[in-house]
Amino acid sequence: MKNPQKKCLAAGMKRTPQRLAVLAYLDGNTSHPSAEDVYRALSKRNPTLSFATVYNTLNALTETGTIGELTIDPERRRFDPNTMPHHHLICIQCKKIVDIMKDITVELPADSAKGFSISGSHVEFYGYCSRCGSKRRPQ
Amino acid sequence: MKNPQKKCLAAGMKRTPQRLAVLAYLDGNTSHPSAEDVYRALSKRNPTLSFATVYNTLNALTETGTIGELTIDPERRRFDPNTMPHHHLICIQCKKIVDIMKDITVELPADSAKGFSISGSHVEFYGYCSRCGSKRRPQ
DNA sequence: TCATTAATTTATAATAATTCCAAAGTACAA
DNA sequence: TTGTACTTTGGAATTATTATAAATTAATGA
Repeated sequence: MKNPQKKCLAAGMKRTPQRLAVLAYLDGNTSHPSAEDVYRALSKRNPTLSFATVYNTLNALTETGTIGELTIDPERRRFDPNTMPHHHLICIQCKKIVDIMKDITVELPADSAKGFSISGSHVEFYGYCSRCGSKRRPQ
Repeated sequence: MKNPQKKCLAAGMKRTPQRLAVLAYLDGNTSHPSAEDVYRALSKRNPTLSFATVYNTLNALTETGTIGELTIDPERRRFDPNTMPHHHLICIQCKKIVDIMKDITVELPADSAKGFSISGSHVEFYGYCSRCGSKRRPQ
């Protein structure tokens, strides 16, 4: 697991305090934060940090494949430092997104490919997380 | 397959020409249109139709479960009249989304549920559609 | 170490998707 | 046929994101 400094260099980007802060915040983070989440977390210690810089950095990191982008939340983009292919659990109620790092076999049914050449797949499981499930009215 | 009139009533909504037009446009439509797609298609014949009405209608239909909403496109919401659970093929290049109506078995790996009670799943296959695939440089 | 330069940051304006609002219009139950 | 609650409408408001242009800074090499 590369550190922020190396990730920045590997992505062909200059190492700036802002970028290193974003990378440090994302490192090992499994909360799938939005740009605003990142901004809010960092602007405490870095009061001059600009929203635009957060977006610039997240976009640059996404384009170079250093981090991933999720399209699970219809409201906003979310980012994921975990670039290993993996799957997700999504709580229907609180919208929490949890990683599934295990491999899942998904067979594309014969004659469903419609001419596509498939390079990957992503599974989303929907349901209630333990917290929301136990709050619901029984049955 | 219910007609627009019945769908409107079943959703507990008054039957207005605008709503019936939206439902008629969506009926059997597999293009996963955005609100703007719907608006553009209908405003030709219905020049006074308002964007707000399209959103109102799509939101109401979504909330009552009469239609579905996709979170596949990071730019905008897309709607799907097909409420049967199904999966999707997505072209990495042209972003085309194609339905897979066949059943796919996806096993949630043991000890990955993290306390969730799963109620459904959705598989996205990524790759190049036939058109985009054949345009790419060979190899 | 220092100067040069191209990349980066920043604040702000601009854009795009979606929602809100209040007034005018309409479906439908009685 | 009418009353009323629900809808539609256009425009303003909001939210997420991108563009802009001036000021700053990281990296390079002398």
